[in-house]
Amino acid sequence: MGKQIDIGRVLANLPLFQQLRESEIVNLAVGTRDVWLTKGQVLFQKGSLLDGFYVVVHGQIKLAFSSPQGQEKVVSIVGPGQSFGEAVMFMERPCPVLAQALEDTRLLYIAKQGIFAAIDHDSAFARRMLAGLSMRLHGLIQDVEDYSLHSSTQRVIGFLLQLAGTGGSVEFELPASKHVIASRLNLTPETLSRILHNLSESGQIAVKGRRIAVLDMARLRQFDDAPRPPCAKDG
Amino acid sequence: MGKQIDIGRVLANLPLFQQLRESEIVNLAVGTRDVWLTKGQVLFQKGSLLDGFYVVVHGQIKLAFSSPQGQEKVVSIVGPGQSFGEAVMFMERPCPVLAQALEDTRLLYIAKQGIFAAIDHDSAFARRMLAGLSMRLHGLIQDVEDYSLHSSTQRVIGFLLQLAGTGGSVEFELPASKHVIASRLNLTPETLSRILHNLSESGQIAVKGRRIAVLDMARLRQFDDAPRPPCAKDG
DNA sequence: ATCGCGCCTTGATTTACATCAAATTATCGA
DNA sequence: TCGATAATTTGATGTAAATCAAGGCGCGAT
Repeated sequence: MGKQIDIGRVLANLPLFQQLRESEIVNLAVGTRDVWLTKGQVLFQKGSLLDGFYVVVHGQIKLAFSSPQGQEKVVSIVGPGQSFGEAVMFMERPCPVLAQALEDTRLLYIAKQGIFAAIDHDSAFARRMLAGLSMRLHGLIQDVEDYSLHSSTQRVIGFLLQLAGTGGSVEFELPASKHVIASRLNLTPETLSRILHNLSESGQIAVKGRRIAVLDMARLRQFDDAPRPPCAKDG
Repeated sequence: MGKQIDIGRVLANLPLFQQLRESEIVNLAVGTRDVWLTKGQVLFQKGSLLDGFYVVVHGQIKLAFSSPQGQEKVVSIVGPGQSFGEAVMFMERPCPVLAQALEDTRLLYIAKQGIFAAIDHDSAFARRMLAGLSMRLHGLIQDVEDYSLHSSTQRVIGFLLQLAGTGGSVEFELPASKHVIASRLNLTPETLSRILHNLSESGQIAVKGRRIAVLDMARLRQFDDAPRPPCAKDG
């Protein structure tokens, strides 16, 4: 199946690696393993140590907290071209989350050694790595802001707008089951269902299963579920 | 006042820079500025671009979201020896938070250029920078876990244990006003007050103004505010 | 001292969201 | 196509924490 050749090609196409020299890519490829998971399979548990990081080729991985009582909270849904585990690799500490395949998934596991070599030989690569981690950090800060400052409806709207934005189109498919999406947004499935229902009723969106159409991006962006306080009182 | 000399010395003592060569330190010092803030002064607003990052020499800075409606949520309280702004610097995007002095504070502002030079010349430094950002990321993940999986009492306990732990002692002082602490923990001041009262009543801690004594670390760690479900019912 | 003013506490009430409990609707293998 | 199982919706009820509204108290200035 020519997997070896594939690995080099896939690596070279990742944004992070695009500017590396051929020799560097070969170096990385040596320490890279191909990983296939079936839907539901656990890649690693909370507490694992990682000697490298992962890139999704196709499929989908969820990263989630899992408490002993069985409650679970999805932190991130990782799709094709995206990576995860870098921070744990650099920190050399136990991983705080669980990684599990949401569907049949192919990953590349890239060993630390090749990455460190690339950092040593190419400081521009080091900078890209730093910028990458910084973006990740920014995303988490955004999440913290959402959780602590926005209502559940506002979080859902933000999420929908993000999906609509990246696709360019105003119609798109939810990237996972509503149960998973709800957890990602810190909601129960029941609450998510009710919110989508409300938005639908008030003519903001149209929902059909996992397919969602945003009818008016601008209006949705302004939508505010809180009762508007009067600007000034007479009297 | 010999500030120039001071700067090099302070830089050289930061964990991040400890292993840099003398020449590198000099290089950093050239692009470093001494910043003095009075209590309440705003260092930068949300949306700012940073061409470097900050290290606290003495005093305290709070990083917080600020919504137009004036609500504010403290993300982080940064003390002596700690740094902030690296991620924004590497990302080259607007800063998502506001930075404001909680007390009279002295900072060093370290220009991007010197950092980039250090990264170019010393890949071990680049790695330390990567590890540093990774730790920061880990901390945020921890916060997200706390906000979404733990009750307000559990968040307070976690915070107290962290303070008690770092100090070695079981008695310590809150690092800021209760108002700020409450915001950091995603609570209202009222709720924080009630929780401290409860913990105090149930003999877990003693509170006197900002001074708190943890009476039994182990017991506090196990303390759980949720009513314990019976393991089995007699039938 | 004692006045004034933030900081903190305390109590009463509200509310957004979770939880519990069915009913309904997809999905998929045989 | 059918039946089973999981996903989603819908309704009724519960609750943790916020909000609203007064007090008390510590502390620095006079």
